Amino acid sequence: MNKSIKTQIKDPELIRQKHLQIAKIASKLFIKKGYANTTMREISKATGITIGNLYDYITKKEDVLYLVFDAFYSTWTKNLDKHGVFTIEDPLEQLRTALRKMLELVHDYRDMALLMYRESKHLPKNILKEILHKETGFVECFEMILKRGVEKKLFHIKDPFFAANMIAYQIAFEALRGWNLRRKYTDQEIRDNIEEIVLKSVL
Amino acid sequence: MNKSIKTQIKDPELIRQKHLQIAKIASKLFIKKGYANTTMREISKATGITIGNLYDYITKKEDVLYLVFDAFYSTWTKNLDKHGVFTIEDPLEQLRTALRKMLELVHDYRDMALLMYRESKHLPKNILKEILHKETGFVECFEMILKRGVEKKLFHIKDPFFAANMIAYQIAFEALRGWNLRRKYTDQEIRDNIEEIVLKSVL
Amino acid sequence: MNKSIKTQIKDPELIRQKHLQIAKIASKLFIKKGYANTTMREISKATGITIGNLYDYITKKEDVLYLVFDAFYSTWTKNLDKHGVFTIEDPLEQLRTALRKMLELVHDYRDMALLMYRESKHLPKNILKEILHKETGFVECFEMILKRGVEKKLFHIKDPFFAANMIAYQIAFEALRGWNLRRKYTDQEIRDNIEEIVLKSVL
Amino acid sequence: MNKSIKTQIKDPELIRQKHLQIAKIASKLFIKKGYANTTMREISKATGITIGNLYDYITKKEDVLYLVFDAFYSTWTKNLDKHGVFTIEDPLEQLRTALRKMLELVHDYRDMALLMYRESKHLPKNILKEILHKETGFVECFEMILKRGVEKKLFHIKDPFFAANMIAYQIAFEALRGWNLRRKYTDQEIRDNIEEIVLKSVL
DNA sequence: CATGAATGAGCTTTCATTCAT
DNA sequence: AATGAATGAAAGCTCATTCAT
Repeated sequence: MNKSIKTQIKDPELIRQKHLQIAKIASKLFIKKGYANTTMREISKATGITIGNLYDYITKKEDVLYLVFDAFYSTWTKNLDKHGVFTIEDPLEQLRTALRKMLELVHDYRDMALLMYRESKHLPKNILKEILHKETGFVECFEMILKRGVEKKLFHIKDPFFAANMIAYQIAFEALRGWNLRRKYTDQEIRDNIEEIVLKSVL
Repeated sequence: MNKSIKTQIKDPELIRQKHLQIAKIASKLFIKKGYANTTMREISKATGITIGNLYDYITKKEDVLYLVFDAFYSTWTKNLDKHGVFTIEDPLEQLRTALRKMLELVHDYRDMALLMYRESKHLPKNILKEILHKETGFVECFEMILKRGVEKKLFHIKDPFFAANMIAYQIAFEALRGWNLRRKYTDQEIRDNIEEIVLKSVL
Repeated sequence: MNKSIKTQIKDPELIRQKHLQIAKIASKLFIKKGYANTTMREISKATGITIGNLYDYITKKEDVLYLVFDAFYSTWTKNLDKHGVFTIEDPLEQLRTALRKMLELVHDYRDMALLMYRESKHLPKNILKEILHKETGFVECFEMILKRGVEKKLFHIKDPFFAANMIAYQIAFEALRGWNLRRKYTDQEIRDNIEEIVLKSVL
Repeated sequence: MNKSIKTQIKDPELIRQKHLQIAKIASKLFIKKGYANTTMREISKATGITIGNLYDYITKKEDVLYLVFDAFYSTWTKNLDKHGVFTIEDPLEQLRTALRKMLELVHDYRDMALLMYRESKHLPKNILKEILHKETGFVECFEMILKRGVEKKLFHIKDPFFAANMIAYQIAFEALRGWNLRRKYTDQEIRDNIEEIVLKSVL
């Protein structure tokens, strides 16, 4: 259950379930048509939840966008945790593994990543901050890996924080600029290239 | 005068002037409120052009977005040409100069750059292609510089085309992710850092 | 309920009722001001249905015109059926009865008849065909009567189909040209005259 | 020059010429798209008269409709006069000739005839009366022929005025109801049929 | 007389949101 | 909790008409 959203419903489990259902379906609609061009009626029809009932689980349309973003981050985070990135000793190997995993994730969720870049302005400031804060987690993860590599004199970078931010950004390359690459490269080639460029920039 | 847009007005100079005026003002509104949340009435009021007259210069709302994008590219291109990047002999020096100039430009127009990332989906496919094509020009510019550097054995990169795309992307870093950096770094520091990372990745 | 019109409303009975309500009120407005000069706001105000709710029962303004025409034909047809024209044995008596009944109906609904002549061009082609098809029914009815009369050597006409069309047209005389007669004749005189002329033309 | 319309222009010959030009072109547009859906801009473009100048020759859009109707009546009247209907001695022959001529005219101008039925409501009452008055002339013409035929005991009709009105109406049959006949009959057959029916009804 | 840019009221239509049942 | 009819502000856009040049 998401406490940021006021509901008319009491049963927390029901809220959790419906929120997830709404998020899943709405994200598809938003990706396809954009946030502004998706109507509440469409979300109602696609979820099978009547419009009035829909508004028992949310307060405003932007709540749906928040639900979508939130659900995405949960999936994303869960996916990352599944892999034992944090147990790898060698920083280079650790970075390489983290990179590969993230690139795969970005590839799988490239539409969602693009959606977040495009539609995040529709969220109110405080909610947006909450979302961005979650994102900071990934950057910190890379920052830690980089710092360890610097300490062990494996990586040669001046500013691990800045570099981590840049790496997080580069990882999203495919999602944001893939349209200019996909006619020349396979998806795997794109990811290999990014991996190589990033690794080179830290060694 | 922009020939992509059908007009009720006959005087080409008047069209050119009003199109520019509309683009300048509308871009501010779009940056502030987003394309979908800016109304034609607001554009009318802000430009001082009555709503009916406004529609003498455009056909649909999306034409305004196109005008904004188009005007931005003109400014951008004009700014680039002013500097003799193409006459520099040494590839490294050339790349460094091009980078610096571009980073400054992105900084000056970071809101516009962000706008283009966010709102380009509102343009019809054929217009979007026209815009993206213009963008390809910058990438090619970097590709050429890289190729010369590779030939002279100054740069060590496997794929100049891919690298050029990545560099163009990295240049936009500040516009898209600056919010996470600006509380720790000055604008100049951000640009210096990017410059350093990019240069390192080609040497 | 009219299945030709797409609706946001689910309750068929409600649709039927509101469609009828809209048709009744809108026909008055259309007769008074014409289709093009009647606004949806006026229809909304006159029916007491808020504009948004109005659009839950229709899709476009032309749907209202269709509703008007459709409701008119239902009334018209119902009125015709009520009278046992089809059970009369003698063709002359049958024709006379049919004529009188139709002339009375045209008189009662002369404004609507005129409206249909004037505004049918606002309907899309396929809907117009549907309307015209219904009209063909009346002509066929007269054609059958004439054919029986010809077989029994009571009527002397060369072409029953053509004659039936002409009779159907003559019946509408009062609606379309009554303005030139009503200052000289009573309504009853007009109808008697038409009846006489038509009967004479078949004998 | 038409004195019913106020103009900014002094030269009467110029007014006459432009009015004719406007009427000719506008009638085509009105026939094609209807009065309400034809814009002043379209009339301006089609005539080659700039919009401002157009309004020097008329005051309101409905003036154009009046010009169209007026020009049509002039043509119509002129066409009728050309034929020596009034010099024929035998009433039956006279009626037959008049009928044939009128049916041909209606055929040639069936679109205009339909236009007048459909769009005359857009004229203000007093102008409409003026138009209708002109029409009365034709009816009177038939009334006279009928009266002479009745006097000579050639025609057997009770009410020449009413009959004349009905005949005038029947003549317009093709224009108003031709769509239901033209797939079965040639234009000539339609006219022959009408002629026969009308003649039969007076003998 | 001619030009065409400018005006702005008013049109149809959409859609987030509410609320009686 | 669920239903879906109802609300009405507001959007994009049109077009008859005016008026400065």
